[in-house]
Amino acid sequence: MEVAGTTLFRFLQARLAGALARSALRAPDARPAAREVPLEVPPDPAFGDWSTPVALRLAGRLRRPPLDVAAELKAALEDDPDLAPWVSQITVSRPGYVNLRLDGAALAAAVVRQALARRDRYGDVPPGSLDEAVGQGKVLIEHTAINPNKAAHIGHLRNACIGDTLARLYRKAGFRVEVQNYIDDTGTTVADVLVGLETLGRRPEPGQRWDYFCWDLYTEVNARYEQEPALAEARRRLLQLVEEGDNDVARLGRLVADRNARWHLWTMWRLGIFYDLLSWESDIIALGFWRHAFDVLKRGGALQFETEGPNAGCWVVRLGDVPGFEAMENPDKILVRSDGTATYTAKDLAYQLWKFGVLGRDFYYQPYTRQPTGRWLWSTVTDPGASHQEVGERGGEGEADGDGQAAESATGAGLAPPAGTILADLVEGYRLAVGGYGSEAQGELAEPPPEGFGRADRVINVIDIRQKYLQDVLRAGLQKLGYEAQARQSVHFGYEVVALSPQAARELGAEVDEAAGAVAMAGRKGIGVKADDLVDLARQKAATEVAARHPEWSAAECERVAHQIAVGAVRYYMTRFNLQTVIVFDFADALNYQGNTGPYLQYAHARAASILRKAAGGAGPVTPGAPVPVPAELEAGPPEPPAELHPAEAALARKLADLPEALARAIETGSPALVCDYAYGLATAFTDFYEAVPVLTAPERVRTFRLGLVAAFRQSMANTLDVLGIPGPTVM
RNA sequence: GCGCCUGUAGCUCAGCGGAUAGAGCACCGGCCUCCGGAGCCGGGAGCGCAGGUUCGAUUCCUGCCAGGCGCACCA
Repeated sequence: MEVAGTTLFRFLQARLAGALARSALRAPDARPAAREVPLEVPPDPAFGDWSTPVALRLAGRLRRPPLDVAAELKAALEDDPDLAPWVSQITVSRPGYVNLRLDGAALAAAVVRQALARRDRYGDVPPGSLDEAVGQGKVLIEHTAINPNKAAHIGHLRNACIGDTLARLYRKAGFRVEVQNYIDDTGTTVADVLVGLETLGRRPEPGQRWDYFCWDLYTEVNARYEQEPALAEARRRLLQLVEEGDNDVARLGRLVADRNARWHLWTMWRLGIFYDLLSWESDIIALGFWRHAFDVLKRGGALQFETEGPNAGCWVVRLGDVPGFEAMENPDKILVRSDGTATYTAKDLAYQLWKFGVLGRDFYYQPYTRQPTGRWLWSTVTDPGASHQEVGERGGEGEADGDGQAAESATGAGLAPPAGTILADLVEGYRLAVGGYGSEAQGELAEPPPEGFGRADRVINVIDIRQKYLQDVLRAGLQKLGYEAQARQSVHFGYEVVALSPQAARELGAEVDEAAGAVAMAGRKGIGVKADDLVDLARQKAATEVAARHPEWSAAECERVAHQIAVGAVRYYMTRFNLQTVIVFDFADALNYQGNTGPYLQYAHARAASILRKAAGGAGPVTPGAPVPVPAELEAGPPEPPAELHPAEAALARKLADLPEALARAIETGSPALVCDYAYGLATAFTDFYEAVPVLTAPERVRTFRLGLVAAFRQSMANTLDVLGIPGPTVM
């Protein structure tokens, strides 16, 4: 709930700070800033709804007994006319707490009114609730960024789920958000696949997915390098051809990357994850971003040519004087090798400069494909007049001319490659992908964003913590260049990896030590859980369950709901852990639909929807996807709460009121997992309410009030799930 | 060797310097002709070790022990 332009929590903090400043307590050093006032939920509801130990902290400084300080704070709060409408009772307890009891009826009335009036905007982070200016500026988020040489696995899934929820959070706070998916399509990443295709002559089985085929091929080739030196030699030769360009091998390399990138998109689209721009590393190279950055860096004095020492002959950025680097043996980072070639870090630095719009160079852009949402996904390209007619070239199989037909061909449906070929299989996959998501795509024209791509005020790179050093170098590099503001706004959104539980590893056929706690995934060995395999398993399990519960549904209806539940299970599992926690992946945990899981949240939502349907007079069969009606008695106006609330009603209303605060805190602390926490607490509050009091059979006035709570809950739950990218089924 | 992160219930995880450290899973026992049993209620068990700061430490600091990850002219 929003009070006085901020969240309820921050409003209470501000009133507390004000009371401290006004009261007889006001010593100069006893005036905490509003955001510094400690405010917590007491362990026992008998103490009230909120409680602050601030008097305890100030007592020492004021050299007065804590209970006296608390009593004076209580008196000052009771004189606050702004607080009066919300607080019914203020008490002081034991060592020196001041407890606030909220006026449950007033709170419930306000929260229901707001939720029903604002609908899908309820819970948006109010301006003035974050330290930084809410909604000011553009945030560029890079996530997913899977090497386009094999299928996505569950580690990539964690990245995408975190990144996507982050993007949704920033949108809720009113920021302009641009999501980029970086694709490292340079020769080396696809070289192993090329060895398999060219040297070993491998081809996919009929019907086999391209990215799955590459997964196996990558494993096979890597396993054979040791025994067969000729293969390593072949790799070098193919790599050279790729780097020379303008030959069949180079074209095949591009095709391999493009096909995999498209499958990665399918994987993510299934989960409701979408992008604004694909940025290709090969374009960064081809457009000379690094050459340009090199000049900028040299002119800015950030780059040194070493004539002696271990880095002799290289261009480096010296970081010895940067905090965090001093202790290192060799803190300087090489950007240009002694043979004159640029390192990965160099390209990344150029790209980072571009993201902030300070490189002085830009890509060219072209629509790549239309996403199931109807929004176009754009791609960087190197040529202003690029015409991508060649099959397998980026930008789609047809010339993207901005109408719906281009969307069809870009996703493959407009093509008819020879049956049984690699491409035929890929195209079929795309048709299924786009048809299967159930989007309500509008015939939107492909128009680039009016302000252009990049030029961000803040850049967030979602990359696992193993890349911390590189990200630190990036920030330090910006600083060395004099881009202080950009350095501060360069955020490495790091998170721990996904490992396999010993049991999961064994199920995948890996040999596991008896004592092993977790097993790292290993792409080269093919040990890992493919993202789509997990989603498929989740979907199958849900489908069985749904079919048993709804024998009257068509296969398509069952599939639709099963898909929603699968997304709920997988995304919740991937988002609910703290960033610094290694996810020890276990099939049983990820596919559990009971307790603290996505489907539990969805179930609470479906139950609420069911009550609303019945209240609106709905009878007969219920089909998935039908909108939830608003009961007529709620349309008359905001329901009036009874004088005394049931504890379960009060608890639910409070939880509903917390939504904007939960989202604000998730942004502030950079913790998508907090959204999961909140969602689970919200769901249990509703379930408690559901168990404790009847709605439909309650006396009329109470019934209307409770229906208001149910409707407000349904809306809040849907909005919360939306931040997590989880669908809110109305039946399941 | 240096740096960063993590040690909380049998397992997987929460925990904002504050009151009786919370969930889920697993296990055991219950749930009324009642709005959906993917639910609800009840049960047991825990802060790696040792110091320190503080009125108060799972939380902050130091040391030790254990685990993970970094420390490229790889990407």
